Amino acid sequence: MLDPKYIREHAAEVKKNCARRNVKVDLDRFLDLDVERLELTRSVEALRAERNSVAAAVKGATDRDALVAKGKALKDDITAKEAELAEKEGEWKSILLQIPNLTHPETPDGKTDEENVEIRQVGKVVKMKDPLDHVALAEKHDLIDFARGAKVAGAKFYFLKGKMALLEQALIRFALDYLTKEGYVALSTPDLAKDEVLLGTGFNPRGDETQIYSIENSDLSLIGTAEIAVGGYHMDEILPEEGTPIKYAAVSHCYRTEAGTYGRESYGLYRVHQFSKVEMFIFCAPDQSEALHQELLRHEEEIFKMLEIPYRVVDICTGDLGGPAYRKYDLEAWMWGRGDGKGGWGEVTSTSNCTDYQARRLNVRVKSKDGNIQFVHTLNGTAIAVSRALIAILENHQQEDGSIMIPKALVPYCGFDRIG
RNA sequence: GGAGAGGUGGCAGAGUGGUCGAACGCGCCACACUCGAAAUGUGGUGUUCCUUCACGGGAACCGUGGGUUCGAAUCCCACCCUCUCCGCCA
Repeated sequence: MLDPKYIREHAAEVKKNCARRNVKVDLDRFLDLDVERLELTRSVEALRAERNSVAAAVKGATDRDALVAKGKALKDDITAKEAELAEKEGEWKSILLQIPNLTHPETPDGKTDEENVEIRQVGKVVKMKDPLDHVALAEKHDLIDFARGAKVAGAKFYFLKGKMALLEQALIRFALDYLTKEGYVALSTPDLAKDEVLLGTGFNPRGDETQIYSIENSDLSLIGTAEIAVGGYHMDEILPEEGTPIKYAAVSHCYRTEAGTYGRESYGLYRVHQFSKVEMFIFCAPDQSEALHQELLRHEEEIFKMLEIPYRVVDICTGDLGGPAYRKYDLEAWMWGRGDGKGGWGEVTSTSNCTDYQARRLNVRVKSKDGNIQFVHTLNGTAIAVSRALIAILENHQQEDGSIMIPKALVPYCGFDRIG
C-alpha cells in the first residue's frame, strides 16, 4: 500500500497514476474518509485523555462517586466514537489497499499486455522443419503423464517422469548454485502461509477472483509463489542498514487455481495448478532498489543464456503491472508450441521492483546508523519456473532425429546430455 | 493428541489493579578522564499516530483478539506461539 500521508499530499498525482495503470479507485471517497477518520481520531484521543485524567484523580479523591460517574459516562462516549471510527477506518483501509503502487517514469503507457515494449532479443531461434510442441515431445519420450496427473489430482496436474523428473531437480540445483555464487542465500520455504502474509505481499486469498487455494477452516493458503513466504520472512522486523541488501534464492512449490484459463493459452505445462520454482527476493534500502532490479534482470538473462534458450526482454506497460509493482520486466522464451504452431514467445520469468509498497503492509523497515527508520524496498524475480523452463528446453533443443539435447550447463546436474 | 510451564524494550529479566512505557543489569550512543585504548564516571537510549514554527503536549502498543473496571502489563475468556514430559509419526 501507499503511504496515506503521501496520498493526502499528492492526491492529483496518485489519481493520475491510477488512471495510467487502468485501475479504478474512488480516490475522492478515500480523501473524504481520510478527513473524517482524522477528526474522529482526534476526538477519540481527547476523550481518552480526559478519561485517563479522571481515572488518575479517583484514587484518594473526596468526591470519588462523582468522578466514577464521570468516568462511566466517558467510557460510553468513547465506545460509541470508537465504533464510528472503526467503521470509517474499515472503508478507508479497503480503498487504500486498492490503490496501486506509483510507477517508474520510464514504464511504457498501455492498457493490456499487447502494449508491453520489447527491449531486446537474445539468442537465435533455431529453424526447424516440423518442430513438435512439448506435449508431443513428452509423449514421444514418455516424460510427462498428464492423464494420470488428472486421475490423481484433476486436470492441470501432471507427473514428471523419468529424465523429466531428474531434469526438474537439475534445474533447481543449477539455479541455486548460480545464485549462491552471486551472494544469494538459499531458502526452502513453507508451502502454506497465513492470510495475513498473503495480504501483506499483495495477494488476496479469499476474494472472488483469487488464484489462491485456501485451506478450509484455517487461516492458511497454499502459496502461489515463494515471494509470499519470503516476503513474510522479515515481517514486523527492523533490519540494520549495514546488513542490506538481503538476497534470497527461495525454492518452493507454487499452487494456482488458474480459474477460467483453460484453452490453447494454457496448453500442456504452460499453465498448471502446481509447479516448482526458484525465486529471487531482495530486501534493500530505498536507494538500492533501482540498481538491484537491473541485477535481477541480469541474473534471469544469464540463466537463460546458459540454458541456450532464445528469449526477449519485455518492459511491462502500466496497465499490465500488478498492484505492488513499480516497474516490471518479463523474459519471454521462444516456444514452438505457441502462436498456432508457428512458434511464439512465452513468459518464463518476471521481475518486479515493488519499492516500499509490500514493505509498508508487511511492516519491514531498515534502520540506518543515524537512527533513521524507513520502509525497505522489496524486489522479486523468477530464477527458474520449472514447468515453463522445461517447455522451453524441450521445444528449443529438439533435434531433427527427434531426440532432445540437454544444455551443457545442465548436464553436470542431471547426469545425461540427451533424451532419446 | 494429552499434561505442565511460559510469552514484558536490542538481549536478559522484575513487575500481579492506579505512583508503569514499564525497575535492575547487559548492550548501544554521547560526553569526561587518556597520547590512544581499556577500565571508570556522567548523561542518553522503543515504535506508531495526532498536535505544535519550535520547545512541548496528547493517544496507542507488555504474544493476538475480546471482556470486566472510573482505571488493566497486572483480573476473566478465546486463539496463536515457545519450552518440558508422555503418546504418535516421515
